[in-house]
Amino acid sequence: MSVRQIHQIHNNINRVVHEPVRLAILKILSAAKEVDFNFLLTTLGVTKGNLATHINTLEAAGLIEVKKEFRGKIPRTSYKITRTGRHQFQKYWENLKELAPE
Amino acid sequence: MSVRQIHQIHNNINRVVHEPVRLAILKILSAAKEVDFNFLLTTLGVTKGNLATHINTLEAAGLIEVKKEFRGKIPRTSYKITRTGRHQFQKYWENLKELAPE
DNA sequence: AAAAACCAGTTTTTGCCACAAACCCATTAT
DNA sequence: ATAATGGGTTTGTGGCAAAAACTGGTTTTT
Repeated sequence: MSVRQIHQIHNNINRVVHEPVRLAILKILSAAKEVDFNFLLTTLGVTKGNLATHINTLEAAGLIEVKKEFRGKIPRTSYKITRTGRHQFQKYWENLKELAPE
Repeated sequence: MSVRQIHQIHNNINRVVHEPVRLAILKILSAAKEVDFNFLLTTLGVTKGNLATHINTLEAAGLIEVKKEFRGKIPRTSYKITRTGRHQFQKYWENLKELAPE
């Protein structure tokens, strides 16, 4: 890769995906078929408020899907990666790799 | 990799390296032996102020080395990656890869 | 000679956003 | 009755990326 193309590359990095906590969420969702709030909470070790905002960001960008249902009387929210999310996640890595060390 | 270890991983991402513009700088410096301010400026397509602050961040973290000299009467500043910088850059990627899609 | 433009930055300002803490409201367990 | 759980929202703060303005000199233009 020519050094002259780096300009385009660092501008092509999707900032929604680039955030470490959101990267971790996408990684988890790309492997599991469906996870719930609590699982993400304990797995990631972040606060609830923090997790909720990251989830909102990912949903607003169309990268994940939120499903809310009741199990008896207890609410249960689970998350799935969307097809777009999978593609974006892949594309993000392809772009990022251009910035890897030689 | 077990999903249970993601907690550690997203916390191990070096935020100084993780910024896209700084990633691009490190990429350039890992390939070239020495570059100057203007080269980075035009290659990256950022503003001068922005570039200067990223450079300061990288220098403060010990990842790059700044050399100031005069070429005749014109000041010239050039940058090199340090040994630490090279190691950190490598290590950053090893950590990050744990968050790559399957 | 004066003005305009260039070089190589530094300083200041602005605005977003990650993160944490506190709050909320219902349910269930003790 | 009170504590704990589930799934959040609201609010507050600090840090940082990005741009604009400024600096101090040099070269070019008129």
